[in-house]
Amino acid sequence: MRTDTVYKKAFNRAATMLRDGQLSGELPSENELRRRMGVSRTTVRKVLGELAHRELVAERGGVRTAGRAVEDSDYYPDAETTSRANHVEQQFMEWMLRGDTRPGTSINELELARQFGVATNGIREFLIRFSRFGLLEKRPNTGWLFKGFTEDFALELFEIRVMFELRSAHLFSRQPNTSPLWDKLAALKVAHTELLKRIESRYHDFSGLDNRFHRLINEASPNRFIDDFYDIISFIFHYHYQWNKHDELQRNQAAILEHLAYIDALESRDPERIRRACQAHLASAKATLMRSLV
Amino acid sequence: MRTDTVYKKAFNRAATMLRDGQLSGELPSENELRRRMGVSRTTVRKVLGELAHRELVAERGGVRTAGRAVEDSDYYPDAETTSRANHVEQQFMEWMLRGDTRPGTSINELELARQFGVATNGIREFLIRFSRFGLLEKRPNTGWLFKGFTEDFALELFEIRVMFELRSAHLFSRQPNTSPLWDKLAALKVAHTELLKRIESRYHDFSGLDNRFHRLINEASPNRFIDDFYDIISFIFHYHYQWNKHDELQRNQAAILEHLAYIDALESRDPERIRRACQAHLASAKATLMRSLV
DNA sequence: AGCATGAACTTTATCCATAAAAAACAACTT
DNA sequence: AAGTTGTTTTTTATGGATAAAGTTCATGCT
Repeated sequence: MRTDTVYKKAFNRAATMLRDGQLSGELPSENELRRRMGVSRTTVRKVLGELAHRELVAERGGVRTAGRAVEDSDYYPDAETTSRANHVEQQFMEWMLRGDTRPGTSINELELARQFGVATNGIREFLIRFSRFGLLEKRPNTGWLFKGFTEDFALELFEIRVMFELRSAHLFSRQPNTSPLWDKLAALKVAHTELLKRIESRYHDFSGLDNRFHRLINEASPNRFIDDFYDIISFIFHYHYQWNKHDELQRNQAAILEHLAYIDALESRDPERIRRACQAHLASAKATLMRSLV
Repeated sequence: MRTDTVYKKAFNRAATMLRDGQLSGELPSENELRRRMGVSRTTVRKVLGELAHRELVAERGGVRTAGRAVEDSDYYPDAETTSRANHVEQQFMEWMLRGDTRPGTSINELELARQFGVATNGIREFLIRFSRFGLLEKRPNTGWLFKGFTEDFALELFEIRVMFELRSAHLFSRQPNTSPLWDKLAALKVAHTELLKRIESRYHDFSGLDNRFHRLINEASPNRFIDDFYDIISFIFHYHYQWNKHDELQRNQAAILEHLAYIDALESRDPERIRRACQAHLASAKATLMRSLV
């Protein structure tokens, strides 16, 4: 049966909105809520129904207002708000990055399905999706070959990353001075400086900033294949560093400094300086990753 | 139910081997046949069973020999030898490239499933696989957005292709003179010249040659992401030109000449000359594609 | 006419079942 | 011992069913 995670997540969101007083007085129309929560009206109605049932909202003559106070126990547990597909993704990544699965191992849909507690279909869909990351290969009628998160993989990944980023950085710097992206870059620079000041406690926030920065650079000259490739990078890094927290503070601090130098270089419009700053940053990111692979 | 296309294709192959006298005298062992045909022994046995049943092979005391002559009617029809997944691929590509599907249309799994006569599962798997080609986008819980085989797509595709190919060609030329790839290149050069002589009748053979050539260039410095990208190119071109035969002879003839110039440039090891030959060839491939998109 | 709710219909996410194909095991033969 | 063939077990490819979520239609209210 399909999970009702969309509903549960929406319900939790609505509960938070109620608690934070974002829905004071008469509640907005179903359509308005739908827009705010990004789900269908059908789901909104289901949420409203349950909220009314639990007296979190009061319905009097077709008018809805906030009801009793929201309690912690009103929320659905987080585990019930992620779809099966998401569960599979997380479990697989953990299996791959944590476990000691050797490169060259073959992957068995049925076995993973049993291990993760889902139907084989879900496993297969995930593997198909994931195979574009270059870590898997499908052998028809037979199964999947796990190629491993190896040094080779990292080298090949970074070779492309450098090519793409040099290209994008160059094109970024050639934009007219009137481009709004320059302002966005300036804003990001500020964000970096701010984070640097508080790095001791907030070093966790760097990964979001990193993402924004690299995506901004690509924005000046969009190319779907480059964007897709950056998806691979984000994905891999997200999971890899999620389970590999070693030296996180130092790593991130160093990266912020590199970003700042990189931003300055971009602002200088000097091609050679840009090239150097970009390469320096990527070389260090690569070294960090390689070190953690040993 | 799973299709028995693997068996039927294997059967047809075996029939051809029998007809062509590749299996004269006592037939090879099941294991040997398995190796030659690239299927499991289970399938080999099924094929042998049917061959015996139809008296195409004779079994006397555990020894198998060729039986009566193979007739055309012994073959399974081609349509029965392609898996559902393959059917879906072909039908979808036809739907996309032939039909007048506008960019921005949304794709409906159920509708395609009905139209192609398969279960939704198969459609979905295909779409997931295909989405890495940059022509589709999945919107969860909602459906798929068809982005269209547009001019933008072609421009972005070629931007990457040029980057990758310049990189690979450069690295190819830096190989030591002792590398066996130089011999392969020389062999390909001969094949090109041969084909050029017979171009009037054999122009169809170019696409195989084209593939071999570009893959050879990448072989000197393997990178899975570049290989994967080349898969996209092959796939797209394969289907696009399958239904777009306009000027095929001229196109291919011109491309052969470009390849020959390109090969000569590589053999010269002169970086600048290589760059020019490579760019010239890709520019012309791009122009051809763009022209056909109008 | 334009927006709100209610109800009906369609599509997606997910599980389950099963024939075909592969793989593993077993028993023989040379 | 290595290679055969026969048999059993496991896994993949594919169809089908259904609750959840999305979309469209219908009705009513300003």
